Amino acid sequence: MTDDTGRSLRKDAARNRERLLAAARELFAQRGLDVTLNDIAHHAGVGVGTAYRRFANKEEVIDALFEEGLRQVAAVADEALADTDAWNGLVSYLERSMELQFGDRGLNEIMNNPALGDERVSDARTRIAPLIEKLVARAKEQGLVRADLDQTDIVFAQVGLSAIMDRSRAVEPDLYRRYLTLFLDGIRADRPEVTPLPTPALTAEQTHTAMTAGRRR
Amino acid sequence: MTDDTGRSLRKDAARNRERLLAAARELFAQRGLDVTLNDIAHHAGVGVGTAYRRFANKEEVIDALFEEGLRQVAAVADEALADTDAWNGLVSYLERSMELQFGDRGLNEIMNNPALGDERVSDARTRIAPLIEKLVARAKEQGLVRADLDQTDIVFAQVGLSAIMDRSRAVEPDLYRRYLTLFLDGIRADRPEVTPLPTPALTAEQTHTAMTAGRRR
DNA sequence: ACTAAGCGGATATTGTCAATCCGTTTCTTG
DNA sequence: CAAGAAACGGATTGACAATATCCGCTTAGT
Repeated sequence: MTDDTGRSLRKDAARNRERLLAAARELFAQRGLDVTLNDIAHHAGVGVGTAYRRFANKEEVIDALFEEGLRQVAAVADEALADTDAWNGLVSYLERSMELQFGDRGLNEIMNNPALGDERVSDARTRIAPLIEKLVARAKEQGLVRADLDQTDIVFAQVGLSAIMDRSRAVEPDLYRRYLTLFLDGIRADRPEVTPLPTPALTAEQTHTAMTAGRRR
Repeated sequence: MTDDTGRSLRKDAARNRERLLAAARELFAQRGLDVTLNDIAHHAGVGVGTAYRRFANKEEVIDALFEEGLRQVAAVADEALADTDAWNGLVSYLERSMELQFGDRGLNEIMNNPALGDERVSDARTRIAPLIEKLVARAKEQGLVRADLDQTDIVFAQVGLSAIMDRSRAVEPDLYRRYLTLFLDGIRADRPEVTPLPTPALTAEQTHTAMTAGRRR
């Protein structure tokens, strides 16, 4: 194991580096990107000083982990393109990439809340956008989605869906699937029958809870 | 003009109180709820001290203005119910309430970002939820929307759409209408033809800009 | 067994806001 | 129009949160 400068690390140092990354992965996924490097250190069972000797700052930790998430999303898009049925491909990309973002608040935030990501987001776009473009183009050629659908619509759908996901996470984690289905019914070229919704709507009380359970700030 | 305790205010004090409210209205609408009471004071052309003499804290200013926004949304819902065509009513409620939220980031945040609102949100729910319920019930009875649509779906649609609105505001303010239309096409009971989309999709570059133009933090 | 590398965590630093205080100015009314 | 009450402005204080550093102690490795 080597550090950023390439020199090899002492055994305990290497172990701690891994522990820190594991803790960061877990905390980012669970609580989002604004956990403190101190939090991460303690969760990893090491002191803050150690964290700061391994990583110059939080950014560096995020960078180290972001690549992972990005690869996962790209992989999902690739698999989706491998499906010869363009509609299934599109649906599966949306479902699975939303699942990834769902399981990982940190990834979700990097993807959606720029300011934190900027060049990271650029990365994501240049790697993933072309795949989405193909996914959409195929589906359009085959006449499966409405002709006026654009590749960028997929991105904004994800923006909207993650907002819903964030809101309902605590009450009914799967709720976003319901709205994904509605979206899909909205972009199909023709829709003789409605697609059954995978998740029941929240009750009025549950909705109220979801809207009242604040997080941020 | 009287202050909170009912005693009458000196003329300049009354004037400043109005100025402060106007400035708050404007800044909340423009920049959201986390503007500082100092910001508001300066924008109103008065000192911070003055602001704090008129209002105990920011909460109080928000309260004074929230009622306004809430009334507007309720009015829109009422008008929507007055339309005998249940579909038009539903569409018009969504369009117009989104317009209100669009024009007013502060309202948007109160409606969507609890933590700040809590009991205010409760207020909103108890006043507006029943109206939405009727709107949806009518449309279902008339067989205009899919049978599995629920009143709470309207709320979550608004959550998703405001996220999109927030993201695209700087690049193409009207973009959310595009996704509203897709949503509407998704909830119609049957949809022989697709509804033309009111706003062109963003280009890839515009999308990138929108995703990269951070605000928060 | 010696030393460079690593460790922990108290502490300094920085930034952001809310809120107060007080010397000065402006109303009001007798 | 004089005088005191009311209001004003804005520098300043205080609270807090998060980042990052420093340094005396511990440990790996030869």
